[in-house]
Amino acid sequence: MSAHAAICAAIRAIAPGQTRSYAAIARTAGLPGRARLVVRVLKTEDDLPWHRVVKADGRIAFPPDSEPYLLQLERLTGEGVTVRNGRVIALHIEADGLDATLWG
DNA sequence: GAAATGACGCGTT
DNA sequence: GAACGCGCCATTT
Repeated sequence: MSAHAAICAAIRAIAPGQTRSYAAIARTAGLPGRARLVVRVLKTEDDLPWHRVVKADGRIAFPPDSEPYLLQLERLTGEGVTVRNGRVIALHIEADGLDATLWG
């Protein structure tokens, strides 16, 4: 399976009303440290739930005043995700294995 | 073919 | 928190 396909699958696997970080997606796809590859896939493939992808700290990856930022914010809140100051609260951040271990 | 670029991550200061 | 540096790597200049 290509890295590209693995990342696509990992992104599509995000449940509605949940979000995941670039790093978590990369790890899930078997590509630890390849967060930038995830970015490239998001830009290339347009049929993905891109709005459920946020930074590792839960922040939206776009500048707070940009159009895509507002769109993502709207779509997330529309799915029941609580966003505060451009940041998704931890409750809605779906963790991968490592984080799951840390979070108990 | 070398240099710059980018919806990033993480440890340090 | 915020600023910096470095790692990462396919694509574009």
